[in-house]
Amino acid sequence: MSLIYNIQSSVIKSLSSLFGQEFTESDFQINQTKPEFEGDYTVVLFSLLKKTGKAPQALGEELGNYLVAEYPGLFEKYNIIKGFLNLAVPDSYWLELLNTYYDNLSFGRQAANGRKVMVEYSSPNTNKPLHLGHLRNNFLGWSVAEILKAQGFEVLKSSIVNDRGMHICKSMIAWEKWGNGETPESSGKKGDHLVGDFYVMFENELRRQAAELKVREDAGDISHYDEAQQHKLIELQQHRNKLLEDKGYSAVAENLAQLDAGAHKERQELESRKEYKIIKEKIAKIDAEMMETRRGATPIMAEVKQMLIDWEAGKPEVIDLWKMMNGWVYKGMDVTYKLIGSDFDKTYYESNTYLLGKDIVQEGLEKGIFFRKPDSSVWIDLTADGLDEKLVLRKDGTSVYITQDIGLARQKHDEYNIDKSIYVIGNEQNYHMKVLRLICQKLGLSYADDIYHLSYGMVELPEGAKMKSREGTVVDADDIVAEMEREAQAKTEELGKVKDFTPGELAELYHIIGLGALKFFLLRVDPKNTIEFDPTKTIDFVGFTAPFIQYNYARIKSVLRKNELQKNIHLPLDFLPLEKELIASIEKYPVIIRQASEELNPSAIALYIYDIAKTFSSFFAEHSIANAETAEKRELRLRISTMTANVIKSGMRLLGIDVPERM
RNA sequence: GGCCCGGUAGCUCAGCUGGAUAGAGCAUCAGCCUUCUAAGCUGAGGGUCAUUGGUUCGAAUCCAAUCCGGGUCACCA
Repeated sequence: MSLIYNIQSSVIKSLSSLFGQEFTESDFQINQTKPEFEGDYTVVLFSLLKKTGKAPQALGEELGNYLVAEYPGLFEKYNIIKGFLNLAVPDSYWLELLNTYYDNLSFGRQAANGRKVMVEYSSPNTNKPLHLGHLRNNFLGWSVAEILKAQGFEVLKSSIVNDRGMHICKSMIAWEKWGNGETPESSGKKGDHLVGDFYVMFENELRRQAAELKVREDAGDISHYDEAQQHKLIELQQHRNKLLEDKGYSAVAENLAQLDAGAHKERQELESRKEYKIIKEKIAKIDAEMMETRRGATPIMAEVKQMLIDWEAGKPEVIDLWKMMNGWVYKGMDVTYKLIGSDFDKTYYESNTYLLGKDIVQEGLEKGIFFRKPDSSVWIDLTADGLDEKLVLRKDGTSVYITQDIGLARQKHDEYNIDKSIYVIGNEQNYHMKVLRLICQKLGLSYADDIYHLSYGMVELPEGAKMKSREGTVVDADDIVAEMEREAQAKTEELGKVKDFTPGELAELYHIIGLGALKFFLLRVDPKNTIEFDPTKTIDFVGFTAPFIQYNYARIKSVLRKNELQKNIHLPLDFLPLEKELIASIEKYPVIIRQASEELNPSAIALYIYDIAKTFSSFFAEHSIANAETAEKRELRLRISTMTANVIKSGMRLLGIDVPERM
């Protein structure tokens, strides 16, 4: 059991016997003692004053004396400063820990707890290659799965491949029109990139056609729209006109129009007026909606819709094309997955699951949880829960996204009897996942409460710009990994420490360092927060980074290669501050794993491992290991170093990051 | 507009189940390689923890309001 839990339970027992009442861990707080005070852990006494009826000093004395007397293995001495009881753990405790675990590579990992978890992550679309945002998802999902394994869970990694729908049909149409039979082989392009290129081509043509419709529309020709589209456009236009007439807007707009081109300052001042800004945003939204309507009315979109119908009907040439292009994508993505170290125990394909859930909707209808509207579409009313009405079945009886999600949730449960189902999905789908869970709960599905959305923030370009595949503003996954490897190479060559490596060893090293830096960059941040990535700046290799940690690992290994451990030496019973700090930090590793698994938060591991590496780095600079004052000190430091290296390696593995023996 | 998330050093982030003088990295400045790997170490400067009010012995942390930024409220996925 970890030290902090030992301390907690001994304090609870001591308080109970001293004061004859029940105490729990929520009655008081135990912190790490601040470095400026003597001691290792601190009991905060304030919260206990009322219950014990004591003054801080008296309570501290009484508790401190009792703890030292009753638990001499845990507490050596104590001091009280204001309301804080600082407890010092004897060096013998740290020494025993070190001797027990220093060479144990599974230190921190828990035995199997018999519970099963599924972690769904990655879940790519098959119309484009992976980008930096997908990498965050992949690294997160993989790491969370490993952390849960370390905490004793049985974990299944799964992925749902979105292999059918509008998006892939767009690439297919573009390939038919402009592909000239191009294949990955003939073009020398990776399959996923090739298909992605056609997706962009489609998007360009779609945009061109939509713009053309707008030109006609402006000229008064709206014959290309059906009745519903015409109606919608007219409505939007009226709304737009109304906004333009708003005083707050029109006044500013007029002033702006009168300004010279050079009047930047005045322009800025006017544009920053609140009422103007708000209306401008609203207009932009309406413009976007109008353009979306036009896009839906283009001839090329009609082709996509027809292809989707043909696909569902199983039209052979469409199915063949679909299979061929998806095949290219899978092959390309497998290369990327291998490159970044993602793997899955179970892969679901949307083409197999998109019909799931309809039967559940039927059951829900019978139970009165869903209701049918006059047009025969099926809905659920979630307004009582602060949400909206949500469609679950279209009027033609076909399912929507959430329908198959309900079905897949059940399939996962039925197939694997999992205790918890974690979905690693971006925070843009918070609402959707909330609805999914709520619907399952309302349906009374036994596993509804086990659905957990691990929501993570977007990776954004500077100034909040979004990465959008169809606009080509993405940072490609393969590209960024290659660039990181190049950076690692440049830095390694500059330092010239591994000149004896073979080309193969060098390539491996560059991969370990480059990919490690990238993974750490994305995992060190709390999952729920947005990450800003500036493509014009390279990701750091110094400071709070994977290479820094890897470097310290390599330094330890270098020392250990030159200095053998001596098993029989009796270790000295006194530590220098940095020695003690290192052991005390290492001791917390199991607690950190537990915390990370409870929070599903790899950044807790990243922060912790960095902290260990940093402490080691100071220790390494301050004290010589090989030339320690005595043979006993040397052995002590070798064991501390060994254990540090093991924890670094183990912790980095939980993040999916390798550590090199030399760099 | 409703709901959700965020606002901490010039920048990127920790700290948030309330506790001692708010921490790292980058950047800036000053030192440190004849000894185990300097991708390093030591030190310095840098903060109205968005604002205001409240709860408390004690608030970056909890509550309320406000301001700013983002997400979402699709018969897309």
